[in-house]
Formats: sequence, C-alpha cells, structure tokens
Amino acid sequence: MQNSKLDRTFFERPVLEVAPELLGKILVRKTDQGIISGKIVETEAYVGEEDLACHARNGKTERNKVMYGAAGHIYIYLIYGMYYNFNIVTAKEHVPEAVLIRALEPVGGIEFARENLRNFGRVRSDKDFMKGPGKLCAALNLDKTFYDEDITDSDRVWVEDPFLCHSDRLRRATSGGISFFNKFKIETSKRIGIDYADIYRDKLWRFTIKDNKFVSQ
DNA sequence: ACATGGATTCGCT
DNA sequence: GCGAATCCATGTT
Repeated sequence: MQNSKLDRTFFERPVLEVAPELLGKILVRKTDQGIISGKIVETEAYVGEEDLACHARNGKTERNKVMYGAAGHIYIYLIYGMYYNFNIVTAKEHVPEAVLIRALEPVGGIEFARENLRNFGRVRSDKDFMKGPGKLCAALNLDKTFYDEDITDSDRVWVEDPFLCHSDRLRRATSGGISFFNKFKIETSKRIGIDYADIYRDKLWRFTIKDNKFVSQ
C-alpha cells in the first residue's frame, strides 16, 4: 500500500490554503475499540495573532503555545468546561495558525463512535454524531492527551487522502455507498461563535462541502 | 487570589 | 430563541 497519510509539507502552508484543502480528506482514529474514521466536511481557519478570533490574539500562552510550533501538531483544548475542540497547526514555526475540524461525515467504526457518544456526559445524540466540533471529539475519543501530538507521525490519529489511498480498509468503507470520488463544491461562510472578533467576525474563513448533510447548522 | 467567559450542545419554551 | 451544564486558562486586582 502506498502511503496516503498527509505529511508535514501539506500542513506547512498558510492556513487559508490548508483549511479548504482538508475538505474531503479522511480523519482516522485508531482506538482500543478499533478504527473510527470520517470524511472532513467542515473546517475553519484561525489566522495568527492579528485574527481577533484566534486564541493567539494576545500572544503566546501556556494553552496556545503549540500553535507557534511545527505544522502538523495537534492543538486541542477544553471549551465550556465539557467539550474539546480539535485543531491542526499549520504554517511555519512561530506563525500561530491552525485549522479547526468542525464536522465529519461518518465513514468507519460508526458503532464505536455511537458508543463513545453515549458514554460521554452531555452529548447524547446518536445520529449526527460527528456534526459539530465538540461532538466529533467525543465520537473519536479525542481529549487533552492529544495536545501537541504530531498528526503526521502518530499511530492513533492521522489524515488520509482518499484519492491516494488503496488500503483494503478504505475500499471496504467506500463500498458502503459513500463515494469519495464525487466532485464537490466548496462554500465559504463566516466562522461560528466568534461574534466578539470585531472585523474578523465577517471573514469568510469557514469552509464546507456544498450540500453535504453532515455540515453543522 | 479572584472573576470572567468561552472556536458548544442540548432540551425546553 | 434561550438558559444551563461545568471547568480552567487567562486577565485583572
């Protein structure tokens, strides 16, 4: 099998290039239960210290320091005391950019994902269970132990390009009626939940697959 | 030390 | 459409 895992060169570019290109890629999570995976259908770009919606807006802190490091590392944080949000760091070192993964179209390990959600505190929905940044973290059992993990060199979470992937596992998944090879259109819109961010609230830095029913909202 | 509020989700009105 | 759940990083005293 050829290596279809996205490498550091993919992430080591400006976040406004990486965020839309992640659409259609497969986020894969290997757990004790088995493999859980989903197609990325919604992302948001957070664009450095200047972007008043970005956690780096006030400079480097204990929480956001990973954003200043190498591309491909994971920035995950607790929000509202009960959910995690999962980001991948982009750009060169010292440039604090990241992509928030906001929704997945379920691909594999769907029963494991349901189980994780039912076991998780407030998230009880067992449909649309990867729709929304907090829910997809619960579904994939992603927590703070993933902080700073290198997604290009991890054995428990990575991103695959389905156009390059010839593994039996993904072929099986794609034979279930979900086609990865359909062309799709990318829509841009305003980012969710950042009304405090002055002029940056209106930037069209949310990227979604047009008409995909697993996009949030 | 302390107060604040958030890149969310759900359930009820 | 709105309030609650629930925690801790961050900014302020």
